Amino acid sequence: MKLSTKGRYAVMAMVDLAANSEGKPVSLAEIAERQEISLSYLEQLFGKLRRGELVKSVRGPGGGYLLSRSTDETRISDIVVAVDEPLRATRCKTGSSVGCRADHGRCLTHDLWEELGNQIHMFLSSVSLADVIARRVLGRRSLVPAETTVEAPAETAERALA
Amino acid sequence: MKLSTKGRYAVMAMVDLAANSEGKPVSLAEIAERQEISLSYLEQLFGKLRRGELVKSVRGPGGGYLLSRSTDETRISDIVVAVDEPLRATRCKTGSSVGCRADHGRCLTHDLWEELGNQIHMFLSSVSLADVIARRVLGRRSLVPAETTVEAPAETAERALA
DNA sequence: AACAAACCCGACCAATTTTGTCGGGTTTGT
DNA sequence: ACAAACCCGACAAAATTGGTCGGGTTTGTT
Repeated sequence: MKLSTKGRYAVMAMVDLAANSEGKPVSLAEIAERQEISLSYLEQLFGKLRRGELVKSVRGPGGGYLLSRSTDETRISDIVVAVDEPLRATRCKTGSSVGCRADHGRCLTHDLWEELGNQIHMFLSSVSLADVIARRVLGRRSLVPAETTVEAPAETAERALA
Repeated sequence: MKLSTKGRYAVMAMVDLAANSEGKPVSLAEIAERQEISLSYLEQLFGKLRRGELVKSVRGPGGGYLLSRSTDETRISDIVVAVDEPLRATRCKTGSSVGCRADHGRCLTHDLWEELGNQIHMFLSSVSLADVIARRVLGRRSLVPAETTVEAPAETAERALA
């Protein structure tokens, strides 16, 4: 689960598309102007989104892009996955925790990054385009249930949000 | 909550330090060799970690670095925050949701990235150096409680982990 | 049929960020 | 005195990002 600015641009564009399409195709030129993203860059992004089957293209005059699925059914994680390359997590090249010599000291952190990736993916899967447009995103509670927070010190809690 | 490879290097180094120090200072040269990170780069990182009061330095021969707090009390988020710059979330420069014209279409996504940052921070706050060393990281459950997953489609669930 | 609006695509490139290197310090145990 | 280690600012190579450019191709309209 890589998360670069490219993924964020793609999400911005998809939110714009979702918010401004009313059954009709939306041209990239419109999105480019509203979101201040260059047309050519958008073309690259929508190429990937189309191949990821998140949008359909309509060619010719009056054409543009349409969502493949409804705003409810289009999750943010799908968008990010479609445009961002997979991500090589740490230095262990295999990606599947094999081949990264666990006891060599190195890669004690492997599990950490893997789990972080899972957490990010879970969060972004839980948010749909409809949620973003309706602003139902902020303040979702509890990434980790309290009882699993094994040894987190309460004393330093105020520093957490600094 | 920015998360670059720099942050990951810092965490690797801190895990190495925590795992190999037995009350005695650990030199950067040792860490550099074990983790295959350049000495000079480590010096930069530990400069920030020291200023963030996560480690103490001991100068002179036999010197090196010590954890300021115990492995239980040192949270991963502290490390990342110490070495990574704050992060400008999208394009809204203020960072505090003011000044990013909410209705202008742009920045509908602002809340999303902000909340994602919160989620990442919460997760990394819930993990201590001790957790990483003891490998108590993988499989922490449920980033978002099921009942708040408002409109996530069950039908596409298998794609989530692809 | 001609035209133009839009998508499509690969190659290239400039700016930025990341990940360092280098060359000098300074402090302190032996 | 010496050397082990930290300390620090300036600089530079490499990778990534965020594009540009120059061509297509498809298709509605006239």
